[in-house]
Amino acid sequence: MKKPCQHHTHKKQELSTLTSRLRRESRKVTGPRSAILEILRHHPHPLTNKEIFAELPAGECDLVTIYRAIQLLEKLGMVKRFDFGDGAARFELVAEGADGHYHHLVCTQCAGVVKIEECFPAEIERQIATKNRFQAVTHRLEFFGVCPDCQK
Amino acid sequence: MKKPCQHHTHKKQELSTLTSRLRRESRKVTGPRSAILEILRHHPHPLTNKEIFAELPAGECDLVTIYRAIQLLEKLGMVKRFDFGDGAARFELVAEGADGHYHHLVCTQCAGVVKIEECFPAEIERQIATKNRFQAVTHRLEFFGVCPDCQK
DNA sequence: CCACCAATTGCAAATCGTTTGCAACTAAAC
DNA sequence: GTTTAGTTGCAAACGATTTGCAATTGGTGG
Repeated sequence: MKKPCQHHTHKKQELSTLTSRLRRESRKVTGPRSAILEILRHHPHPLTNKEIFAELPAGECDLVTIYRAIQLLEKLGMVKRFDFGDGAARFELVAEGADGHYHHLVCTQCAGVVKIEECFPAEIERQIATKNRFQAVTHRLEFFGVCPDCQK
Repeated sequence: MKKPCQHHTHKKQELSTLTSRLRRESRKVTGPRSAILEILRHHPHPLTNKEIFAELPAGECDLVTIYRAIQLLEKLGMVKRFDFGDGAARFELVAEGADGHYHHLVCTQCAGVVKIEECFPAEIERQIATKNRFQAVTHRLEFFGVCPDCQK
């Protein structure tokens, strides 16, 4: 008996919401950018730039343009970067209002990804910060394992 | 009043202990390898290959040799890889008998590193594994913040 | 509707970390 | 010593990401 959506609030943002965010920052809403946002909107998984490129209709834009667009979106906080340790950065649209803080469980065989709600206990993190007199402490946490399909 | 060593057991392994491990695997104990092991022995921090290279007496060996040596040491479980998300892998000698599982608190300003004892609660990890029917679940966890010296 | 300008794009080339091919070299065993 | 599998240096290949630059374009003001 699985709940329909056990993850975070996942309502897809309107494309217009996203583009207006761009305009507000006096950035242009161009063909490549809308296309990239559309891809991200429809993929609730972290994607590499190359994967986004592959999803794009052939010749829509250059790979470099994607790197630049993603870079911009990340700077504006519209996209969050994830690192699964395989040498390629992955990006995911940040849900409206959310801080984009959550983690993943990645299959080491097929690279499948499940979003994880659990997070490192905030209190312990606070203790770590205090004990070491560090400020603005955050963490990067990802889980790895073998998914059901890859276990046979 | 700081305890002398608040980290894990940190007794330096003898170089001979390390080299014999190599011989046991029918690998050769060469100049470059001993030199690299010496560097690692004296640096209880994760080092990039390039940093190891810089520590080495000039011309001791090629950077490529370090990559290869580290690769071997990692395969033998003598060295553990860490990823601070800055594009360069870091390596640290695994304490004898230890599984090398611990984390770091990294300063985002100066890249200073503190070893962290706390770990993600094993029980919750088990729950995550069970709930998603994943096997052999582990995690990668690092903390980031601003160290005391960089706070002014 | 048009002109204007900063923002954007494509393409080629540069960077950076890491890996690989290969011929010359050497530690360790006999 | 001789032998040989394991190593090394050097050059080149690689994959991800960035940068320079000239050509293009979205959006604003008129």
